[in-house]
Amino acid sequence: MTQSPDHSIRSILHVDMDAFFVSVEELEDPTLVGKAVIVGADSDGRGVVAAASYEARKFGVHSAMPIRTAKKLCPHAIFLRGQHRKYGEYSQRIHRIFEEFTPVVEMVSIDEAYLDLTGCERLHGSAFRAADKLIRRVKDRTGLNCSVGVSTSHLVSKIASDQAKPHGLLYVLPGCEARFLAPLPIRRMPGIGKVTEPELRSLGIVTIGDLQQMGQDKLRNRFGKFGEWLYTKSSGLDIDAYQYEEEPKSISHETTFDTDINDLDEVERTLSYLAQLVGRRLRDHGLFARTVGLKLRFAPFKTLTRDVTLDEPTNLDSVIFASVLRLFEDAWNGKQKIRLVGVRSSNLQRTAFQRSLIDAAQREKFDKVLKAADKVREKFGFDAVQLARSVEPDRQPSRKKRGFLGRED
DNA sequence: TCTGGGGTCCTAGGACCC
DNA sequence: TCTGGGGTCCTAGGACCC
Repeated sequence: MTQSPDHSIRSILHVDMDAFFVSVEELEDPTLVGKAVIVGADSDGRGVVAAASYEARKFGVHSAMPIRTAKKLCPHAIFLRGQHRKYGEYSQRIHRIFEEFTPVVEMVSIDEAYLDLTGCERLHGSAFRAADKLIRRVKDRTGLNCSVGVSTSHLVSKIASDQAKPHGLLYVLPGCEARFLAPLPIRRMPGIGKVTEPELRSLGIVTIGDLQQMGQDKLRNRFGKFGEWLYTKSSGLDIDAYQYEEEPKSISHETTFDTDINDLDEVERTLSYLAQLVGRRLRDHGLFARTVGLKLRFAPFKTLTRDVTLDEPTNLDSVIFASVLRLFEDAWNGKQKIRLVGVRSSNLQRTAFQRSLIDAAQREKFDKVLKAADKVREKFGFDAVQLARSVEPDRQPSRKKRGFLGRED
C-alpha cells in the first residue's frame, strides 16, 4: 500500500517536540529560559539524564548519560527531577492539536507522533503548508516548539524531522527518498544502535547509501531478516512502519537500589512492592498475565531474567509475588550483591479461564479484597495498602520516590 | 562515563507432539 | 533403535527505542 486508494501520493508527517521535558519546565518557570537545565533523577544518585536543554548540550550533556557524569561536565546546570504528570498533560494537548489535522494520528511516545495527511490536500493545501501550519499552531496554543519531517514514508519523515531540529521543517520530495538518505551515517537509522553500527562499519558500511549499494540479496544473506529490513528502510521504501497496538504486551516495574545489597528481607520487600504495582496495573487494564518474570541485575551490571508460565492467568498481587519469589530463590546464591530487581508480566490476555469452582470461589474472594484495596489506594495513595511482606517489620515503608519514567530524544 | 525505567521485537535451543 | 520433519510453546538473552 504505497499508494492510497485514490492513488494520491502518501504524505506522512513526523512531529517531534524540541527538548520537550525541558521546554515544559521553562513554561512553568520562565526563569529557566536560556539556562543549562537537566531533567532526570537525583543528581547525586545512580540515574541518567532524561532531557537536557540546548544550553546544557553545549557542554556535552545528552540524554541517557549517567547523571553524575552530566554534573561533572556541567556543574552549574539546574538539575530537576521532572514532573511526568505535567508532561503527560502537555502531550495530550498536543495530541488534540494533531487530531485537528487528520484522524490518522499515531502517538509513538510522549513527545512524538506520525500524522498521515494523505488525501488531505483540499483541506490543508500541500503537506508542506499543512506542516508549517501545524508548527505554528502548536507554538500558539502551547508555547512549545516542534520539528517536522514530511515525506512518503514513516522512516524518511522521522529522519527528516531529526535533521530539521530545532524548530524546523524538512520536506523530502516524492521520489527523492533514497537520495536524501544516501549521504547520512548509518547511525541515523532508527534500529541501528551502538552494537550494530560498528558491526556494519567493520564491513565498510558507513552511510545509508552504502546499504543501498550492497543490495537486497547480499544484506539478506549476511543478516537474514534484519538484512531485509535494512535494505527496505535504507531505500526509503518502508510501508507500514508502525502498527498501532492499543493493548500492552507486557507490564513491568523495576527499581535500582541506592546501593547494592544482599539483604534478603529488603529484596523480598521490594519484590512484593513491585508485584503489587504490576498487579494493580493489570487490573486497571482489565488484563491477566499467564507469564510472570523476574529481573535481577548484580553489582557488576550482569543482568539475568527468569520466567514462569502459570496454569492459570492471574492479576493477583499475591500470586505474582509468590511466583517471582520462587524464581528469585532459584536464581540467587545468597551472596552476590544486587543492584536492581524487576517484576514483569507478559503473555497478557483479557480473560482468566477458571479450571474449577473452588478456584472461582477463591478468586472471587481475592477480587473483593483487592478491589477494596485499590479503592483505598485511590483515596490515600498507593502506599496506603501493602501486602504484609512489603512492610518493614518496625516501620512503615518510606519508599523514596526514585527513578523516572521515560526519556525524550 | 560506572551505566534508569518502561517497553517492543528478534533469535535460538529444547521440550513435546504428530 | 542406529531416529525425519514440522509446528508450537516456553525460556533466556540481547538490541534497540524514548
